[in-house]
Amino acid sequence: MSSRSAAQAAKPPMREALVAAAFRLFLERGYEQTTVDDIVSLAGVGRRSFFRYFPSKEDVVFPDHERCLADMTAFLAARDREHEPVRRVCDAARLVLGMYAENPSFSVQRYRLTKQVPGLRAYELSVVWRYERALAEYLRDRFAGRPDGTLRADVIAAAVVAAHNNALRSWLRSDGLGDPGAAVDHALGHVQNTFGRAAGPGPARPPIGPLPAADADDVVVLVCRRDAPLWRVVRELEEAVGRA
Amino acid sequence: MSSRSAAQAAKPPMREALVAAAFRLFLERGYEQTTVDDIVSLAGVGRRSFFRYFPSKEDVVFPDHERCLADMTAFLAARDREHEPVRRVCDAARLVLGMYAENPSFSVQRYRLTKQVPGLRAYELSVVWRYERALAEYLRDRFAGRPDGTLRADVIAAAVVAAHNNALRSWLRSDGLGDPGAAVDHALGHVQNTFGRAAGPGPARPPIGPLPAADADDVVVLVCRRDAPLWRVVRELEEAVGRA
DNA sequence: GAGGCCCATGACACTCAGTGCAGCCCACGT
DNA sequence: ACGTGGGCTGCACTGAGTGTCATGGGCCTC
Repeated sequence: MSSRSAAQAAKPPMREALVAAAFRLFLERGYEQTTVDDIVSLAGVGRRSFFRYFPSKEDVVFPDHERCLADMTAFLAARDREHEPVRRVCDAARLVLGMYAENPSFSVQRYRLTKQVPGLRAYELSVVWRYERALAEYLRDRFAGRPDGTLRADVIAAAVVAAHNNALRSWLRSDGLGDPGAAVDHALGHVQNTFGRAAGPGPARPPIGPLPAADADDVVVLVCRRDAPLWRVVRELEEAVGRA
Repeated sequence: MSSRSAAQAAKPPMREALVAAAFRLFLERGYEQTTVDDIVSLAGVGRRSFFRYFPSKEDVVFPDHERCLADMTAFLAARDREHEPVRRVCDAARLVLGMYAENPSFSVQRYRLTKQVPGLRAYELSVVWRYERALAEYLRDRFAGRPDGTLRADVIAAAVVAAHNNALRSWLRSDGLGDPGAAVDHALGHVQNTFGRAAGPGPARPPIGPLPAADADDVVVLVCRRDAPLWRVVRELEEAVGRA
């Protein structure tokens, strides 16, 4: 870390100044009504310097995603064979949440911007896509050799990202109040229950839980403990068979 | 259909001419090396007309996605309560495959373009995102009221899209030879097995697939159709009880 | 301390995507 | 024949993004 921080430490204040100026104007008049010239004249720097720090106007809205993506890549590259792959990509996704949670008000402002500016939404998609690819590549490695390994990797990566974003967005919609961690844990737990520790192509199963409705020609096997209350058994059967 | 085709029938040949000219140049010199002026001068039309038919230069690469998205929305809006939701979104995804399969060589050429031009990749992501949103909105409706309904909807939509794209891309990488249908069916079958027909928060179960092993003192209830083949019933029992 | 070097910045000019506007032409109906 | 409306064109303009060169200040070396 020290070498990296030494290499790119001493963050140029100009970068922060540009971000600050940009967001002031974006919130005042909107993203598309603000030109790069407006930003640089408010920040008191030359127009060329803007594009030195941000390859495009959109990039100024996501100033920290590049770093976060690098962090995630590093996290996944440090191969910790101890944990289960699905668990590990869920942990990687939590890194992104951490970045958002570091700066709740900034994240909420950015969320409102991206929600209503199509160009920014498209840009955000490409960022999210890179996270998803990082997770999928990791899983592809871990699943190498298994049947349908890359398919499983892609699907799980997409599910993790979708679950993460679902929780993140609902937190952002609530103006960043409270702790987003619990909601994300819940959402990712869902994914882990669905995909976790499954070695073969078969999905996981609830401990006893409610069974799905059955088609007329299904074979349904209901397994429960001998001391299960009878009403429970009946309800399970109703659930499974009744509502076809 | 007749009203729609009457409304926008008589496809202007200019649109096709622009697409053809654009792709000729894109394949010759590359996307970024081709300006809109190049395209319109090759097509022999005015520059302004290009932007009448395509809101942006990227749009000419995906000339039929708008129609396909409308088809998918219509397909999902025609509420067919007969089929299971997951099954239905999988069928909706197959509509997209159908569009790609209509024109294999065109699809392959486009795939090669989008693979290497970041701007086109970003555009494609925003298109795919709209498909995914359509699926997710449909599932949110169907899951309304259930616990974690929107979470499940988002995750399943993402999984369906990821599986579809996984199969589609491998078909495109093989130069569009053979039938992509089987691979997509296989990939979507995976998703259906994972998520299909699960009502509660618990993970899914295969349509018939392997049930968990039962403890010695479990009660096992077996429900099957009168005409279910015996070997099938026996196998289910073995699966459920045998491997404790 | 003087000269020289490196690098960050700034100023300018240029390309190209995308838009608004005004005119034009052709096909159609009266 | 004459107006009219819609599709097409050319033109001018904005704004993002890039290449290039000059400047100027900090730092190292002699």
